[in-house]
This record gives sequence, structure tokens and C-alpha cells, in this order.
Amino acid sequence: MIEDFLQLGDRLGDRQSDTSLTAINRTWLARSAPEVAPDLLGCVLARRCGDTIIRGTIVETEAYTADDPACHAYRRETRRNAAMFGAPGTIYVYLIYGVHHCLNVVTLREGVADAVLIRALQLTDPPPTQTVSTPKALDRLAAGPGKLCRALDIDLRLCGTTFNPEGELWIEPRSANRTTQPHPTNPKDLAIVQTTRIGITRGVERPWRWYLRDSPAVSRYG
DNA sequence: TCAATGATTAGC
DNA sequence: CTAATCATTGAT
Repeated sequence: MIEDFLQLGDRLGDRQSDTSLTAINRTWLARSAPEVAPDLLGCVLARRCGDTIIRGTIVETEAYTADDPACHAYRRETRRNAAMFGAPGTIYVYLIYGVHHCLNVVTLREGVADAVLIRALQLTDPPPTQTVSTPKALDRLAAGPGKLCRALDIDLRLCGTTFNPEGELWIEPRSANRTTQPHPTNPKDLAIVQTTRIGITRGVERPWRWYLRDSPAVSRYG
């Protein structure tokens, strides 16, 4: 099953409508992070939690590359960042400030540290473990890299595993036929803003942050 | 072995 | 603006 997923090929372009293709695959991710990051906007991150699946539309991403001083693996490979050197489609999760987990999609090719940080999701429904009183509260539940990991119960246990629809975490392309989505994102109408990254002290000038202009679930604007 | 720090967040 | 909180990191 996992092999089938990996062999789906490179047919998952932005506007594919083949409903048999349900997940982003390794080939689609075998591009540099600054190429993949804006393409992930409007795609759906899906998390299996027991019987239920939590879904959220990706509305904010950042790219990190091997020659980028802000990248965790800029100096060398370590035990913490080892997953960043994995094949495209590998999951890289790290703990930041001793408090929050952050989720990355490994891109490009095996042996090269290159990844996209998922910074915010527009959740379609509240996770089973959480309650929200207003629609606005739901908008903010995954509005930040640490918050989305908490909402989807993502932690270090997933680090080093692979995005896979047969597993616990995967990504569905913009094109998937998702009639149950309360927040459909029409690829033709994606208004993408490109700007500089947040929270870093080196490589600050690289314009490698992207977000959906009109999304109420973006962590910050500007 | 040890001190500094960080791709953050909530709260004052 | 700052505390929380800890694995990783790079320097002793």
C-alpha cells in the first residue's frame, strides 16, 4: 500500500481532478522548498486520530534550504535534524522553546536538508478533543505552527515517518474532490502573498513565507 | 559538563 | 513585553 502511494507518479498538479488520487506524493515534493511552499497553500493536511480524521486547509508556509542560515541543518546533520535529510515526503517535527512542536514537509531529494514549515491551517471542524464556542475561535485554533500541531496531536513520535494516506498524516492536493469541505479553496482564486519569514534571526531577508491573503487562520499578516 | 538559545505562544 | 520550558547546540 505504501509502495502504491509512492508510485502514484507526478500527476498531482494543481488542477488535476482525478478523484482516485488522494494524496500528495514523493514526486510532487521532489522540488526545492521555495517552489513547493506556495504550491502547498490550499492543499489539505489530514490527520488520522482513531476513527476520526481531522482536516485543515494549509494557509501559511515557509521554506528552508540547505544553504539557508535559518535552516536547522545549515551547519551539519545532527540527530535532531536528521529527518530533514530524508526522502521527499518525510515528516520532520521538532520541539521549539521546550513547549511547542512544529511540522515540516521534507522536499527536494534524499541527502539534502530542504523542507517546508507548515505554519497555519484553516480547520474544517474542531478536533474531537477540543471545543470552540465561535467560528472565530475555530479560525484561530491552528493559526500558528505550534498551535496546529497541538490541534492535530502532532509531536516527535511522527518525526522521521512519511506522509501517507494509509498512515497517520498525509496531504491532499487542491484538486481532490472534497465535497465535505466547509472551506473549499478554489485554486483559481488563491490570492497568495509572499513575504519574509517570521521568528528567525539569520537569513531574514529571504522572502520565503507565503500565505493566503484572505484567510482568517493565518498566524500573522505582513 | 555547561550555559545559551530557539522556525512560539499566552498572558499581562 | 516577558515567562514558560527543554532538547539541542557549541563551547569548555
